[in-house]
Amino acid sequence: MSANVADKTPVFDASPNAGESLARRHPCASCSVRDLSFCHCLDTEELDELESIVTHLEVPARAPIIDESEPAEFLFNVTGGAIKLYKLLADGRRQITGFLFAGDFLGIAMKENYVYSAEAVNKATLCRFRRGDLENMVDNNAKLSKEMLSMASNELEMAQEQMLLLGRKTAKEKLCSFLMTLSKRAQRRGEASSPIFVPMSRADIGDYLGLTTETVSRTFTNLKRDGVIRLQEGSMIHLNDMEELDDFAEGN
Amino acid sequence: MSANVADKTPVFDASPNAGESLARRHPCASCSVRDLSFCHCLDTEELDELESIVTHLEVPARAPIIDESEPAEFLFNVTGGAIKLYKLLADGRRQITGFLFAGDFLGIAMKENYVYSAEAVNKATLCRFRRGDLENMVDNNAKLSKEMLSMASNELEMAQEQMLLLGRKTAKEKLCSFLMTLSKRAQRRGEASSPIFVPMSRADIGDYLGLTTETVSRTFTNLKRDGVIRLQEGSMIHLNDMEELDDFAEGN
DNA sequence: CGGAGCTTTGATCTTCCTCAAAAACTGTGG
DNA sequence: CCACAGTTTTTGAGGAAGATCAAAGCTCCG
Repeated sequence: MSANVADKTPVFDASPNAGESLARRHPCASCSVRDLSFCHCLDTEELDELESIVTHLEVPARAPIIDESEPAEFLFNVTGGAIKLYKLLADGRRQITGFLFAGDFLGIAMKENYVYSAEAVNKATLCRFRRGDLENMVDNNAKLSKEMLSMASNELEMAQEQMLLLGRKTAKEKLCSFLMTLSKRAQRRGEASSPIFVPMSRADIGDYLGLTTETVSRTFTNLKRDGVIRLQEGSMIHLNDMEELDDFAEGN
Repeated sequence: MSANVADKTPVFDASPNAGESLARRHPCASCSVRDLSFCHCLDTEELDELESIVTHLEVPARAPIIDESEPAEFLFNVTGGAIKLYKLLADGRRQITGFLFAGDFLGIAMKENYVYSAEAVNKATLCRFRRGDLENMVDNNAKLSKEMLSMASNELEMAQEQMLLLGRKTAKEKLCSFLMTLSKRAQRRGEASSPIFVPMSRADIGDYLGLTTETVSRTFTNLKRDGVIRLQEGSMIHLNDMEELDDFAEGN
């Protein structure tokens, strides 16, 4: 039950390569997702400190990353791929509470033990920190502490939006909201807003939206039939009319 | 649309009485809910500072307190009564995202504009702060900043639990979870865990649990019939078997 | 090329919603 | 203290969205 990747030797670790190019010695400084990550607020010196406590990991699709109720030994920053966070009921019913992508932090609402589980959707890369190490750094760094509060605040806002979705939206509205959220996220990151990459399975989408796989599939079929979306190869989905989609998402 | 109590002259304001007893001059120091509130972490001097930016309000049942998408001018700390937070869809569907009680802080996930609305469930008392004032104080006070992060973290955990409830629990499980949550909260505050005070209407409970008023009522009736709960006068609900209730809540 | 795992589609069923009306409460004024 | 009007809660009947059960297509890899 504790055979987590978190426990294993990292597949990829930058530290053995230290002492060569600046990029090698300071991978954080040249990190491609730093401006999306909590560490964007740190200066060179602070990055050095961060680097001294980080381990870089690469995990395959479906790899478990943390398990609810296990001691919260590690926190993570996602640098590539997608991660799903979820909670389970005793009989196996699952609620995915969020998806994390490059730049997202994993471990904000953490006590002594993890309060949810996390698993890689596809191949993913992560920065791993010992909780104590990172907490220490946050305690002694006002910028970092402010950044954490800001992240928690954003997460909370997203969670409230998701509660509205789960409690009050129809299947169609849920799915349209989901697509719009992915699209807007891509846009914020400077990617195209329309063919969007949707790496998660129908089952994952269902467990995120409070629906079954079958209902997700049927609703996708309806949206295709009505010309709202077009499925493309490689898990890409083309959104034909963003404004229409947004209206559907908001129940108009 | 902006006829909020927040805009009006406070019904009750401690400042005019200043200059008399210590309790008057330092109401914060003698506040009965301080150890439940974010300000429990402040020393006497800091309390003075806090006091210089606070206004005390009393609002009647159903009074609107903040409105989603209005400029976020004020933040609040609840000192008495109950407050509901909610989001609306265009056609009036409502999702209550949380209830606040004495000691709870209102305004954690706040941007320039409010991201949800809030309204008093019953007569309530509040400490009101200008957002800028409080943010200033938080920025210059590590204890306060840490406290805010901790509160945000707790909120987030509760939100995730609520997502599990909304997405994956049955009506009976939802209602039992709701009662258990209220009971545990009361217990944490040193109150009895069993006859619990449930001031909100069936409609409010429904909008919190993603159900209709009728389903809430029917489910209450079933729980009464099965001897799980007993409704008492004054909105009190007696929980006959906490363990059984908890099992129902978790889907066992 | 083959097979395991997704996804889609179909048929049927269940839970919860909707609409409607009666019953119980709440507060107010006489 | 009681009567009454408005509101909230409860109960009932019927309906609909989405779940469940089942099976057929697809995909993607090895």
